[in-house]
Amino acid sequence: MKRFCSSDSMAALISVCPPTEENVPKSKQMYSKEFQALLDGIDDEDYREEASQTTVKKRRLSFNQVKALEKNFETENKLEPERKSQLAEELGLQPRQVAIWFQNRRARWKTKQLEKDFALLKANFDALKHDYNNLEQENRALNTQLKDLTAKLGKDNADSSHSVKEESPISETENNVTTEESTKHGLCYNVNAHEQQLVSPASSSSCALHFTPTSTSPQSVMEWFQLTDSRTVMSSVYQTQLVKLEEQSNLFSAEESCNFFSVDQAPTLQWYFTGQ
DNA sequence: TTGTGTTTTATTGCCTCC
DNA sequence: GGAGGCAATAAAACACAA
Repeated sequence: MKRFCSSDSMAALISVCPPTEENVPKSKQMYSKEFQALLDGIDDEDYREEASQTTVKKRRLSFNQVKALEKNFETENKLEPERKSQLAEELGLQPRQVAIWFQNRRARWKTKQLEKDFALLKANFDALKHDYNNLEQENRALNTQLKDLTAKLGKDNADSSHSVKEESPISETENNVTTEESTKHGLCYNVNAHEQQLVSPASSSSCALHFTPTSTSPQSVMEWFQLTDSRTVMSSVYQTQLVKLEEQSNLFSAEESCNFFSVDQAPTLQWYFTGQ
């Protein structure tokens, strides 16, 4: 266990209170007397009892000590026992003080790292949200446009007196996939674009979902669109972008990742938006 | 000078590893 | 079971506005 007797604490105190000018605060040079008392009575039973009653002042490490510790922390943020003792000797500190300093330093580093990660994550999330809003707006505009066009088409069909049997503009031999659902609605979903993407990822930028209604009746078109809920489409676009972001932005490097994105659970950041 | 917030040093309790 | 790490916390030191 890591329990330290009073003599350990006293020794630690002495180590941070060497009788040098460096360690004496400029404004408060009031420790020399007290420090001398500690030196004089370090092994004295009476003093020990007194020291336990009096408040022992905590001292900050000197500028040079901190500088040296920082330098060591840069090269290795965890110390081997030998290195710890060596460093303690070099700096006139107790090994335990060095250990504590490194422990606290690691904690500070972790906090900073979390702040950095959060800021980065937030910036990327904001950008993504902005993109999402734009896409949603675009989607709404396209839906409105579609409604107008289908309404117009319905009107045209009603006006035409001669009824011609409708034919599918694209035959089955054109490598289409006809699902049970789409067939029911007289529609055919063209997956050519998806196949192209699988073969040639470079062409993904020009890839788009093409739907090819086997019936051009406005009702069928509208039904098909009702089947593909716009939110589902948007969510898939959103997820694709999220994956791309992770791949491209170098946001989560192996060393610095905080595992915000786990395989099991996607981040929601709901906690962040509840406050907005 | 003093009240208050922040930083730094140190302790405690728990956990993991050997 | 001891050593060492970490999280939480205490307390001293420090900074700074009023």
